[in-house]
Amino acid sequence: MKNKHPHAELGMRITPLRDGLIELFLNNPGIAFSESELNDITGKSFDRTTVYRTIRTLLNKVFIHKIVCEEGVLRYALNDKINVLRNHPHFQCTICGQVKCLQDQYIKDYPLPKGYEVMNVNLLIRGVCIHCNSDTSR
Amino acid sequence: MKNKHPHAELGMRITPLRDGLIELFLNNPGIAFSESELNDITGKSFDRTTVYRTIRTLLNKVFIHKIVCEEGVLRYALNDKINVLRNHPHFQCTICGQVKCLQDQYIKDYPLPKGYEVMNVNLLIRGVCIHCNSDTSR
DNA sequence: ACGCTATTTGCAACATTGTTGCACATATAG
DNA sequence: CTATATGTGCAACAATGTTGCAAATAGCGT
Repeated sequence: MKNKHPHAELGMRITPLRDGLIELFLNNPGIAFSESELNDITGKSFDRTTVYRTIRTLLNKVFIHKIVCEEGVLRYALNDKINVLRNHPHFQCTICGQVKCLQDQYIKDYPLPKGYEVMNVNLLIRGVCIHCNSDTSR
Repeated sequence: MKNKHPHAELGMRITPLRDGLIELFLNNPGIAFSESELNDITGKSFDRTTVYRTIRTLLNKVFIHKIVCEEGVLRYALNDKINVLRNHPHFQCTICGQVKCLQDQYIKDYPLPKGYEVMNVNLLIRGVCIHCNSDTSR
């Protein structure tokens, strides 16, 4: 049985935007994009609503994960299939703004007061990335 | 030399809203409030702009610190004078929404790729708090 | 106790992020 | 190729946060 479409296994209709975003995430593993960044990259040729809904669909399919960034912008990055269930920290450069998954690490446990229960953890490390650090023109 | 006002040492004019918010933060150490929560608590008797500007002033005075919460809402909590410089994790209950400082803990170090530099870290643990865990009526 | 002035406030307008309802368009099963 | 379940675009909306400017006021010196 041959796949009709390279992404058919995701179990949803493949439309131009979905195809474009899936390709983008696959080509940029470990890089997180916000809705407005995705919108820019796709040449603003799709309605913002559709981008948001596509993001939600890809989240529901566990194809991407959500990162809460500084100043309350949400970003999304490809899931590492090996470690989908394991939370990893994220790094955001305060100069260029890029957000990366630190996929080779896991978020350590923090003891909670008695009676408290953990469900999920969001760890954002902010600083300067290697590109901005070595860019003397800035 | 006697203080003219209990909060005069912060080095700013004390106005009704500032006084109210300072009292609120002092009376609720380790609890984080968003602008809309602060606005509700003060009976919505102040302009939102003024609340935002007061928050900014208190941040600049290093009297409170900022927490980036789920879905991109910013919250603010009193600084622990002993550990102002040390980052601590925060806990948010997914049921009642309350955000607490885990001030008895510190955020562990995470090794970054070569050339990367840390400036600050935001760790939000989400789960169920003791009150919501033991509230069987929910 | 009072006036002066730098600081604060309230208002209006705006930007950005994100959501929902509904009519129209289209991907894909048969 | 067609039918229809699914997806898209548009319009409207909600929430959060910012800026500019004129009016109000905290708190200084007198």
